Amino acid sequence: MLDERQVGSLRFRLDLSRPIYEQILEQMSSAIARGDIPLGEKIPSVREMAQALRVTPNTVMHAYQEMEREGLTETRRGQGTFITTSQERVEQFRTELAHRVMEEFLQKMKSLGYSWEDILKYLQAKRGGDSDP
Amino acid sequence: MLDERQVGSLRFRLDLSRPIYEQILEQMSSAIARGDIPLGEKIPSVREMAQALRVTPNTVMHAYQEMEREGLTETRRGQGTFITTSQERVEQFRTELAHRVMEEFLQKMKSLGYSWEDILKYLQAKRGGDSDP
DNA sequence: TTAAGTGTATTACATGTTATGATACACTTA
DNA sequence: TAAGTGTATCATAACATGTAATACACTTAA
Repeated sequence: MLDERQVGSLRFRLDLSRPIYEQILEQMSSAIARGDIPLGEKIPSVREMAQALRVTPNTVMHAYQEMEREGLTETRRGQGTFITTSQERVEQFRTELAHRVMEEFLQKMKSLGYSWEDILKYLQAKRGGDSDP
Repeated sequence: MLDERQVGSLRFRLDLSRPIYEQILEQMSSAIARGDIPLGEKIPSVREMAQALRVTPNTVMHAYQEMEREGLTETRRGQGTFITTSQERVEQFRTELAHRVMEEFLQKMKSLGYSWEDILKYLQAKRGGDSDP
């Protein structure tokens, strides 16, 4: 249950500071959102994933069920769990999540007394030292 | 324990989704960071705050102790809890926190596949519709 | 000296979330 | 039929959080 575990083409970084199912959910959702997993692709079964991550199947199922609730996956009893084939849904999810992240960020900065000017200045200054993939 | 409670000049918004002591800590820390509470000021006693927020003194003390660990307050046994008189410490705290918030934000956006261009574009577009305090 | 108001510590208890482990059932495919 | 799927349930444990009550040490002011 330490740092990194590889499952197929997916790499997971798990720690004990937060719920495991939440970390699985986030990291798989992000992978789907940024297009790292092809649409319609079958993902590892609950048991397989559980064994690879050294967790209980229940924990993996918890994450899988959340993904299905989000419309990111389709589960077929007896067959497995598959990434949705709806490109539109994935893009919508990505946009909504980005929007939420953005709002949360701005709210926190404003609560610390930073203005729009400050935030943009800070970001552009920071960009100078970083790479731009 | 619902939404808003006023304590002196401070306004608190508490909900049950997250630890109460954490919300008290965050909201007081932000108030200090943005200069809403004068340096050296005495803040409400543990019991007073507990009564006002309808929480147990233990919960308030938990938050107060965290603030002292951060160097934001000084507690004097028998007298009360006071905001630090060190302007430098407050500014340092504000900067460090902003830096952490910024890094977390960028990491999340990058994990969703957004580039620097995207992020800056998104922010500047959003700024158009908002006010700039 | 006394009383009231501080921060602090301890103990016990209740609750909810998280995770595990085991088992069982329903469905699909080969 | 057998193996591999998702799914459900139950018991258990661990942990964080919050409440409640009590006690102690210190400071200040009456």
